[in-house]
Amino acid sequence: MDSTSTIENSCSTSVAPPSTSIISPAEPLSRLGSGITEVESARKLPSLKFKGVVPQPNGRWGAQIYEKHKRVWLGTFNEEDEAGRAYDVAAQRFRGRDALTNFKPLSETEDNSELSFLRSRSKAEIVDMLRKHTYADELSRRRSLEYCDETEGNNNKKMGEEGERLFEKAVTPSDVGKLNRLVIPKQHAEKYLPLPTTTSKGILLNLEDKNGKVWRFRYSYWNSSQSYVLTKGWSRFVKEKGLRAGDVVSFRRSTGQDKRLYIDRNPPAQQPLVKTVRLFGVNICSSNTVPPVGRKRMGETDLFLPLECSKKQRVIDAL
DNA sequence: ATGTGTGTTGAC
DNA sequence: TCAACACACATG
Repeated sequence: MDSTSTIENSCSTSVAPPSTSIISPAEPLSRLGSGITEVESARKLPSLKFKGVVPQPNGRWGAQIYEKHKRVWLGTFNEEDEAGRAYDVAAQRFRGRDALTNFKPLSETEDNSELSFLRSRSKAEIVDMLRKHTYADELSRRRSLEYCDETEGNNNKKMGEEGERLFEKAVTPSDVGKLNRLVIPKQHAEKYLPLPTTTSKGILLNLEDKNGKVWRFRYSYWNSSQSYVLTKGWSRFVKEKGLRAGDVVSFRRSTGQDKRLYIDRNPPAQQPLVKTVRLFGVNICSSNTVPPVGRKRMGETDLFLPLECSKKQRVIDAL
C-alpha cells in the first residue's frame, strides 16, 4: 500500500499528456507502483485531466474541491497544471497529508515547511490565497520568516506549529526566579487571555505543549502590581522545560472550534550572524567566546562572557 | 462584453 | 464525491 497516494487514472481511461505540451518540470500524475504502462496510458488522449480541474468556456481552467456535498471554488487559472496544483494545495489542507493529489504530495517532500504553513492557516484563508493567486507569495514570505528562528531539527517533529500564534514573551530573570510566577504583558493578556471581570482569585488555565502534555496554571490579576500573572503551576513548567532568562515562551490557540491553548518554549535562538562587534573601529566583543553548540542565554549567563565584553556591550546597547 | 463561478445533473 | 454542461450574474 502506498500511503502517499498520488492520483492514478483508472486503467482503461488513463491518459497521457497531450504530446504537444509538456505539463510541468515535475512529472504530473506520478504513478507510483502502478501496473500502468506507458503504452496503455498513451492509448487515448483527449485532454489531460487533473483532479479538481474543470475547463472554462474561455479556454482557461477552474479548480474546485468538494467538501460536505458542496463545491468550494478555488479560482480560475490560465494553465491546466496551475489549476491542478491549486487543487493539490486545497486537498492537502482540507483532507490532510494523505489526500490524493495531482502532483507529488507534500508528505513526500523532504521539507515540511509547506505542511506546517498549510496547517497554520484556515481553510478559508488557503482558498482565498488560491483564488487570488497569492499562495506562493504567502508561502515564501512565511518561509523567509521561519528561516530566522530555524533550529537544529527541533521543529520538524510533530505538531509544534499547531494553532494560531497569540503572543510570545522572552522571560525575564524574575519570571524564572523565586517569585514562581510569569508576568503576562498587559496588552497581550487583555487581548488574548481576558480574565472574567467577576473573578478575584483568577482562573485555572489548561495549556498544552507541543508534546501534548497539558499544563495547568492559575491565571490571575494582581492588583498590587497591576499585572496579569501565571502563578500556581508555573515553577514546575520552568523547571521541567529548563527555562532560563531570555528564553522565549509562545502562546498559541487552536484554529479549530475547540479553543485549546498551547504553550511552549521556543527553540533557542540562533547564534548571531555577526561574530565580531566593533566599536569605533576596535574589536570589543566576539561571540567566538561562546561554544558553537551551546545555547546562549541572557541574564545571569552573560556572566561567563569576558567582563570587559559585557561592559562594552552595554555601551553598544545604549547607542 | 467578458469571463467567473454557481446551479444542476448524472456518473461513479 | 466528482466533473460536464449551461448560463446568471459579477466585473470592468
